[in-house]
Amino acid sequence: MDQVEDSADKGGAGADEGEPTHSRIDTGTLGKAIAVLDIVASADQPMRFTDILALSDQPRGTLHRQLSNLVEEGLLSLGRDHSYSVGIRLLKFAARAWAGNQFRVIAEPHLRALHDLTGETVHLGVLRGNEVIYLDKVESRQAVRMYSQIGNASPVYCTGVGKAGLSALPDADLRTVVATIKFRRFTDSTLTTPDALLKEIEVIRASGNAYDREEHEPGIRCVAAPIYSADRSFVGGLSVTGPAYRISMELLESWAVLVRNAAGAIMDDMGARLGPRT
Amino acid sequence: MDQVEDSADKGGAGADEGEPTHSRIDTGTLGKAIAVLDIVASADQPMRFTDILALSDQPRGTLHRQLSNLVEEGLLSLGRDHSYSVGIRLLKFAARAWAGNQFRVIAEPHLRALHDLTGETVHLGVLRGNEVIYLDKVESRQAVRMYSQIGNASPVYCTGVGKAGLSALPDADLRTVVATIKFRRFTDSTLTTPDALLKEIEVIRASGNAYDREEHEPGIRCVAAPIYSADRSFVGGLSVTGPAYRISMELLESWAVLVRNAAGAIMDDMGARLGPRT
DNA sequence: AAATGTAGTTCCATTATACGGAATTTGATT
DNA sequence: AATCAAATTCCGTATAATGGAACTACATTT
Repeated sequence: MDQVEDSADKGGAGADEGEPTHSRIDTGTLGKAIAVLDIVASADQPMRFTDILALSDQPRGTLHRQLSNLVEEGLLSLGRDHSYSVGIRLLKFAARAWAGNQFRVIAEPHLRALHDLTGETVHLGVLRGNEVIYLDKVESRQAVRMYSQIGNASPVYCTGVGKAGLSALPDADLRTVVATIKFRRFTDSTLTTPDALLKEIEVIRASGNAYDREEHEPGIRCVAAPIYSADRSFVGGLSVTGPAYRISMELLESWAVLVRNAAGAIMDDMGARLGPRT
Repeated sequence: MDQVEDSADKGGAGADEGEPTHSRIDTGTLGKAIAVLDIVASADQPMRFTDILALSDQPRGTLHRQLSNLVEEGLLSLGRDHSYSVGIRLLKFAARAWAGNQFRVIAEPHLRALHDLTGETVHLGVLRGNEVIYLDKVESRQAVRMYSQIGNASPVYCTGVGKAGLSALPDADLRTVVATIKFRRFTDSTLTTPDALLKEIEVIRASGNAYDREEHEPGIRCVAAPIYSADRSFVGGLSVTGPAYRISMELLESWAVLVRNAAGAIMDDMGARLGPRT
């Protein structure tokens, strides 16, 4: 009952995942099956066989068997209109992943404390390739639905948690990850080039805080700070987010130290609970 | 963008899953890998290699490779103390599964309406083997944490939604599922024999409502009603749950018709949105 | 209603991949 | 430092995945 997440890299097949850090080991049949699962999961509508065939590089017969196996296992669901979507068995697995995640458990009280201090929404996330996956969220008005953010994968280059995480990576890994990013402009402020991003990472490294200046969603800004293990095999971050009309950049900047402190406290607790060194 | 879940059966390896309905197709390498994943997910603590080896029927070398592949894919996470736990990549998949689940989307407004009428917590779940997996939850006081129930797998035989779902199964499937149940006594009221359960199913079929009379958790009772597709390839249910000290059985019974109506309305919407017949 | 085209599914000889017993390394324990 | 147990790697063999082609079912058109 002590471990956080290790680096765990994986390149999505059709989509836009990254392969950071190490060399990439062949996962054979399983890898191909999960790549197919990822294609379906990355689409925002149920896909028909031919759609998947176009994104996959598998021949018809092979793909069909892979899909059938995934359906049989409950990882995919096949509708009567022959459309595939992600299966509910994954909910069961995810519920366990969430409840058992030590990083999340350790961080939780600190997220609450930070929320109490600022009154705004607090997010916790980890880096996975060139995406950040949100592990937890604390907010007052429970307007937004449950899975709204938890489990959601967002780009690293235009989120506070993402950029904070990147700033904690060793240069080699950072470059590897950045190379896999397919930049897309979400708002006027979105950084859209590797250079602009790397330049900003330098600033974040110096200050210890990352900002999202309405780069992902218009009207939404946040301050974030990185959280990482000593050997950087695990990298994540936390952030305080709010609407631009209520949260000025000045106010946000006044919270920066609180966010850094919370991140520090979480890392201290991790060190204490997970034993010293790698 | 129209399909619900198909029956999707799968027998867990070490644990206690069932294999209902159809014959069971071989899923080869993928199936073995997911069985290993299921072992880890079914434990409530991170497991070490030897622990998994004992529950798996794979030889050492094979199991080790399967675990390595799962870790490489991000489906498992390997701690520095050599313990395996479920990986956060599954959160991403689950978030998609949840957001894209048409059954849940269709049911949601009806859950809210039922909550408004009763003031108590409303649950939505689907049958998977001999377990019910909760897909959604509506409650007023947001005291309980997000994943607290969603994605959670509970036994069919001692939950309202579970028994309601069973009552909608064709007899053959019902017997198959019941045969896989490993009865465990949670409270004084828990049904602990196939006969007692089957007898209760008859009552539920006649009345259209299932009750949980503190059978799973002491002090918690609920009324439920089944939801199913015309061909019973999909079976689930919804329920209103409350604490025994506040919710008398009489009050619960007065809600029975509301729950049935909500279930009926959801089935109507499903029929309308998913097209007629199988 | 029959015909045409497209999407989905099955088949099976070939080949690549998973298998698994045994040897090796790692690391904890006294 | 020595001992033991747990985790990991190795590699010849057996099995399961592969993928092109043939087939079936469904939808759309005349």
